[in-house]
Amino acid sequence: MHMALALAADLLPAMAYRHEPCNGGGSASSFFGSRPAAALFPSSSAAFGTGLLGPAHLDVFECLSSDERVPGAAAFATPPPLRTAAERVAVVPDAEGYSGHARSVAAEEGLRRTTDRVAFRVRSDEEVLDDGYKWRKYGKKSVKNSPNPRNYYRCSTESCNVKKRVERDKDDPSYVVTMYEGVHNHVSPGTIYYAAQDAASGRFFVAGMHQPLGH
DNA sequence: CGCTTTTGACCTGCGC
DNA sequence: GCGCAGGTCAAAAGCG
Repeated sequence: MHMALALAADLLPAMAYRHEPCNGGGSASSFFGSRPAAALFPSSSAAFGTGLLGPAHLDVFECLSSDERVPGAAAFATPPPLRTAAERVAVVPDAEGYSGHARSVAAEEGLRRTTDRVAFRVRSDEEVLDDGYKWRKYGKKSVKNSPNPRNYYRCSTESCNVKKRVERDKDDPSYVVTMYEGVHNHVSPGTIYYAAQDAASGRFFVAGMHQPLGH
């Protein structure tokens, strides 16, 4: 797969596992701005520098954390926990699209949520991005108002309840829309590999990413 | 043989 | 109450 995609997809699950709250949301720049990508993923800084992971390729629609409360930040910085499914529909990217309107409406209504969710989209030819974790597909559903089916994945690790939904953007099929829900309660296999490899080369990083591709 | 994918059925919540 | 849509289950098939 494309290296840039692997790098981009790595960022969010890694943050989820590290329980890193992210401020704002709504754009890739604001998302990465909360914590420089190069700081989290030293080896990926080159990719960012060349624009491979720029906003044109990666859009973060939502950056949610149940324990994040940052007054004055962007619309989704201080999302109160959702109480009903209907409330979730208002702010969670779905068949109605990932419009800023939906986000602003949710913000105006002061909706609350209870789970860690991150939604973003990446321009990709491939449906499933390699994010370092092992996923098992458990469902597929056609979505109203969208020609593209939505795929449901669950983390293969026992006792880990993290899920993700993947679908192609109905407006631009060249984009893959991914939503992560939940927090991994384990380290990704790729993270372990990455740390070990860098330690061997004299550089050690606590947070890492998937196994570097051999080509 | 074990794990993953597929896919139709089922469940649940919401709007009318 | 009913229909619709989204999400999940689970059995069968596929694959390495």
